[in-house]
Amino acid sequence: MKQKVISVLKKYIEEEVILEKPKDISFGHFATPVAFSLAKKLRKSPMLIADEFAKVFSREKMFESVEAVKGYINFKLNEQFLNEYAMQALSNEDSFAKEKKEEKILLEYVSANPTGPLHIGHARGAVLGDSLCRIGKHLGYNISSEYYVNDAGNQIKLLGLSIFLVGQDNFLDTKVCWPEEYYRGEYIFDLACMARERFGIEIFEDEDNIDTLSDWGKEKMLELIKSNLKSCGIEFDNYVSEKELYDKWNEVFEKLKTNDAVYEKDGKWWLKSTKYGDEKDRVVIREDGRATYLAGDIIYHDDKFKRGYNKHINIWGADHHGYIARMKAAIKFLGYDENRLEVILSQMVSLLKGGEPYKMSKRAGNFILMSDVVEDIGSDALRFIFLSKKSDTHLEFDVDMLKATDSSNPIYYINYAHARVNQLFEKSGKKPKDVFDVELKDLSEDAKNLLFNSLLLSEVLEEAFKQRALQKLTEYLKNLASSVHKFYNEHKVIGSNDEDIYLKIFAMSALSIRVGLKLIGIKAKYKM
RNA sequence: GUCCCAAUAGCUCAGCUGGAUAGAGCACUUGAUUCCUAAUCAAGAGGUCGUGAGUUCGAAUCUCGCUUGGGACACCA
Repeated sequence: MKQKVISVLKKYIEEEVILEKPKDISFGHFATPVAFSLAKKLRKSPMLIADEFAKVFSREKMFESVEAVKGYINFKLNEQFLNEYAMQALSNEDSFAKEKKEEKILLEYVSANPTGPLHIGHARGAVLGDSLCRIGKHLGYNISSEYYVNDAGNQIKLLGLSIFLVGQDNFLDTKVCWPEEYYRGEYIFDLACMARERFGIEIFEDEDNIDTLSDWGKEKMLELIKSNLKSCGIEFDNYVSEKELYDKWNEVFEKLKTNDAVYEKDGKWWLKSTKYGDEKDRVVIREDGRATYLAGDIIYHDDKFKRGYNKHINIWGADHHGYIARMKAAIKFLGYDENRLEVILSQMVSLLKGGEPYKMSKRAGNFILMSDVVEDIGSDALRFIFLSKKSDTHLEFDVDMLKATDSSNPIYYINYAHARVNQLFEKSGKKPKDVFDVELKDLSEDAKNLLFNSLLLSEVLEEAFKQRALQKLTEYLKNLASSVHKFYNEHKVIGSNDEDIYLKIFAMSALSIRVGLKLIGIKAKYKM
């Protein structure tokens, strides 16, 4: 819609036209402050310019009215235009707002180490990534999701060791000497029990078995992570194993040497990341010849960039922000454009329950488990609350609010609006399809506004995706639901003269709610 | 010490590529149900947008300083 209006305005104005939504819909459907920016250039007052443009624009038949108010130019779209637009949407729900895009995007998120269950912080990134991916796909981007599995390195060894020691401690008479670092939490005990069943108690007798336990435990944890994700409807297009990528290390290391990206000092190999803005150079190969974590990530990014994407989006926890500089430096050293990597940081989450801090899981050590919260409030509520705040601010919320079955719970409120529309159709004995062809004319102002708001989904999706600001979508859904409830209260639908017209508009509202929810991974309810 | 994120209503937060009277939800007050789900709606009250300066016709929004809070500064991943 917006694009169509802008393309019409461009016929008259050379400058870039910013079209915004007026604060109050009574001003119009769209508005532009373009007269202000032109005022300097033309050396005329914004009011005069706006007046002149308003006269010119009102010749366009898509507008019902164009008015100049205090320098703004306000547009109202006419019924015919809105009707045509609604027809397109209703006749093909799945492709509403869809448009083929050229950009090919790889979205990497979660990528948590397979050494334990996911906690609530992971969940935030997971929900954000999954929803971004869904919206991107819907909008027509060629976008795929990927999970980078850190299945090499110390933490996996540590996992095996932890299982081994806990097994010794519980099942054998061995006196266990606990190291400083190992994984705590009851899930390790669970793993030890499972290992005893799988391998027999002998597994804990010989330290040589630690590697076996590492490999096995890692697989178990990856299964657990996948099931955690699945409980929120999240599945990845692709999983990439760090371990398997290490075969390519020599090749990548040679490339770094050729590009003068590394040097040897104190028996170690360093990446010259300071050259591209990092605080200091970083070790990639330790004195004993083992590669660091960074080395693994360099191979991974080399691999990713070879695959021909225009854009790489990584969602990381905010604690990784210091990592961005060195990663971008590495990418530049490998000969790629580092601007093709975009990192979204997701900030911390704190949970309350009934005003008190949410209890940590003993099972996991000192974390709030994603699975506990999903079990508590459900996937829909969790997804909604995460997406309704910007990802780069610290988020705090009370889970009890999301269990309420009234308007204080946004997801409930939105579902109720959707279910209400469905009920109207049931009561009227009609199907949405029956009213698709009804011509929308002589609409009251509020009917037209509801229709317009329902049609805005495509604009909202584009904006939310481009700005990576999904709270715009949840905000929109709340507002649309509110408009539906309001209209419902003010107008008797069934039996009225305008029954079919109202039903058609409601069908459009429900469609936007349903599609909007689907894109954040929530299935709209037809009945409460 | 350096870097990142934040500071908006009693609470949780939108708004930030400068623009119309700063918004929403919760909590609070009042009203609406012989009528499609009151699981809802309407109305009211509540703000020196942390602070000081600057840029501008115009600043919650941009720039700089300050204060406060959270986080990061590994040869761990």
